[in-house]
Amino acid sequence: MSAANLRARVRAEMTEEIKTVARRHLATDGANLSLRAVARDLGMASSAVYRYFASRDELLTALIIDAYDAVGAAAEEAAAAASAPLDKWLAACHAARDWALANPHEWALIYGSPVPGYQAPQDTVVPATRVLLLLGATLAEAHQAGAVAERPPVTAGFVQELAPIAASYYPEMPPRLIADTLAAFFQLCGAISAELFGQLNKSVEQDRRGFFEFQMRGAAALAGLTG
Amino acid sequence: MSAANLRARVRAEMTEEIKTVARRHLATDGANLSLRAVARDLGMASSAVYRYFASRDELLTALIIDAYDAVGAAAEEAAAAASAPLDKWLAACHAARDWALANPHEWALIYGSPVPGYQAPQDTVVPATRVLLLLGATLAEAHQAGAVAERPPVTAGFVQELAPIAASYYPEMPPRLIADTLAAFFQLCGAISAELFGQLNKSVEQDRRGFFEFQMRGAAALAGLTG
DNA sequence: TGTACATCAGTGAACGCGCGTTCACTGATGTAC
DNA sequence: TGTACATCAGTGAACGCGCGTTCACTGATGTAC
Repeated sequence: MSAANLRARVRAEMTEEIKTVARRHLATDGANLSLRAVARDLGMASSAVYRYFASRDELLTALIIDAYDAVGAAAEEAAAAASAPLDKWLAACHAARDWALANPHEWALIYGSPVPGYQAPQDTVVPATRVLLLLGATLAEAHQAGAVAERPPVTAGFVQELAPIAASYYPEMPPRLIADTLAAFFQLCGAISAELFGQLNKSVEQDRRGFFEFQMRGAAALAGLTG
Repeated sequence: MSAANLRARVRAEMTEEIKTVARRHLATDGANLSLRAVARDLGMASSAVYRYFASRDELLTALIIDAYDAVGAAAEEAAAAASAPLDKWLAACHAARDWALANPHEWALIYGSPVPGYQAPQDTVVPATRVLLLLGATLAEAHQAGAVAERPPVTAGFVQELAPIAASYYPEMPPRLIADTLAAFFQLCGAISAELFGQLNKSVEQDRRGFFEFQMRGAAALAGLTG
């Protein structure tokens, strides 16, 4: 509440405002976002943006981190509101899809084609894993509760390959379930991207939500998650 | 072989050469491909390219159609060389992945985020369906041969929604299998894109081919395709 | 077979535009004595 | 409480660049009589 804090707060608000406008611009420019256009929309000189972000890439990074966090938070919240494992699973998937439909260009930014010339810094790694970890946690919980069907184990090579992930995140989980989690997550991304990137046009037009759920129930079934 | 034909042939070769160089540029510029840069690489004035393509978008369209056709042809060829249904299925999937690994930027062009401001013309629709139709045909064939497990039917809404596809492409196939085909195709795209767009970094590093096959066997299983 | 004409690939300059980033600066706000 | 100083958000001009597209043109190649 001191003067210094006020200054910091105004600064934080301005930073947010720049990001908000930049997010809007993702829609028209895609990933080759223009700093100047953002500044123009804010009614400020393009050079002023450099008080807040050292470069265009740094602004992009901020948008990417925010997007990962937003979709992650949405999925976590939805999963937390459900109780049965399969319900949690489907709630998380639907929440991710709903978020993607509401923010298609942010989805494209994080799960679409890589931005040419952009190198994601280390800070994006942790937020990027939130949805994946949530699916894994849901499956791990179901597994402990005995709600996951027994499945043939994966090969020894995979066991070794997945060992670091197992050690860091899921010490109790058999490697097979980790492989299933990864596969399910990619199924989730694939289903959402297919819908967002237009591959459903001319095939599924009416009940896309239903078709998505069909796919996510399939993903759950592959992971041994019984209804 | 007449003089007119010679001129036409030279023109066709030049057109191919422009596309080849443009494909190379996809790697650095992504979808915001620069006509001038392509012309520069060819040692010609940028205006000369307009003798061959009416606009940048038209060049992009040509690249997109070629890419769809290339991955489609690769998958078809691989499938034709196999005989058992599951072998055909896996061969097609691996061929698509191999093509994508060899041509990552073309893959991104057709299955990645849409190019901002680009509207795909009608000509791209048919080539875009080749891989999907191949998966469907493989499944249809297996179904006729009795190699597809019986599965619960889809809802009446889906039956209606998928009716046009069924009528056009798979008159003999139950709607459930059409839904499975679509889902499997999106799983294929999701798995390849995940690998190409970097989401496998730090999780599966060694045996990506094996992990891909694990996923595609899953997709086949979901579609009722028995080994 | 020779000549007049048509076709058309390619040139180079220009138009009008936008971009990221830097830099010296102004002026308001906050801080220390 | 008043004053000198430091901080820092924001300005506006500039640098050096690249872009898609158009246009009047040159000159080689092919065609028709």
